Amino acid sequence: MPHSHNHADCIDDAIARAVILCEERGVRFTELRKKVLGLVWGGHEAVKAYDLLDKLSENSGSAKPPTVYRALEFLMEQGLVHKIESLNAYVGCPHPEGDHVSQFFICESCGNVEEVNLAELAELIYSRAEDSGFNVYRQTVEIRGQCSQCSTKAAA
Amino acid sequence: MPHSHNHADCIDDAIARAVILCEERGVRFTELRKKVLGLVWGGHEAVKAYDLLDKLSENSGSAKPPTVYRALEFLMEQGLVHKIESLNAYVGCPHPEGDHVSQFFICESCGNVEEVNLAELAELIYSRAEDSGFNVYRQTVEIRGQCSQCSTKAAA
DNA sequence: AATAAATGTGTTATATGATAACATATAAAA
DNA sequence: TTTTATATGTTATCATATAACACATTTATT
Repeated sequence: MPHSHNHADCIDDAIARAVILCEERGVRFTELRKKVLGLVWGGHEAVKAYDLLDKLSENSGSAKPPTVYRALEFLMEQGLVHKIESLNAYVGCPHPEGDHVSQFFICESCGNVEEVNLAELAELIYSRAEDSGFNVYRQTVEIRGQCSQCSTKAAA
Repeated sequence: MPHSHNHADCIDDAIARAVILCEERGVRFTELRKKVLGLVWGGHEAVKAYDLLDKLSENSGSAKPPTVYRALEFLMEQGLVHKIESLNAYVGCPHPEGDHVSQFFICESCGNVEEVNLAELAELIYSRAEDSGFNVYRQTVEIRGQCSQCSTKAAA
């Protein structure tokens, strides 16, 4: 959703859901983790760890790498954040409840990252893997290109 | 193919094809590039840039990072090598002739990387992208798990 | 063949991404 | 309230990758 929208709502929503989810799971959603999740949700683009670090430092003195990496590790374990491998960057998960296999559409013009969950695609991978006896632990599917908004803009 | 095979043949074959291909394309397959391609083909595992660097240095004094990164850049441009994003590592392409969309099965036990070309999967991605007006430039599909050989071994 | 232009390689320095190891603080359990 | 576990701070370092400039080699032009 690169569309115009009140993004503050996205952040608030993501945090609110994370609070509930962590409580349900009995894991600690500390202030630091909350802050980092908020920063990851600063937009719908993937965010670099060191950019998070800079933003953290703006408020609270000078944060060091492990601070942000540990927070990201936690957030990823909880499925609240995904890593985009081809960008070395991190993006908030819009539906962190429960396991799911995701794919990412990454616009190289606006940087927007859209997470989708194409069960059909995941299943195709599983079935092809099974054909050759390969046991799938996880899939990384990252699709680079230009989103429709940017294509439209470029054409105009 | 993690099977037992005469791997020297794999290397020789990869180099021979690269020679032809580069000649056809009028690009220069220099000694350095040839050596790096050979090293990437040292096995069917993905190889780290700095490991290539170490191996290069064994022979020819001490090579520096740009040496290997530039060679890799060339090899990737020519489709002779692919980067595995989720490993920050590089693997030889078994069929560098012409464009193709690849997927990679990566065994976390033996490190083997198998490149496959599932047209069906690529098409599914294209068609889903098209549905939302997303223009695909390229796909990164990396499947992590355990290959059949390693599963069998583990069960024994 | 001699020169110019383009391309490739060597080298230094530095940017960027991530983790190990140990100290300290805070929260949860006993 | 002591113990134990978990989280954070801090220093140092490792791992991955590129920028910038010098030099060498190859290819094209005269």
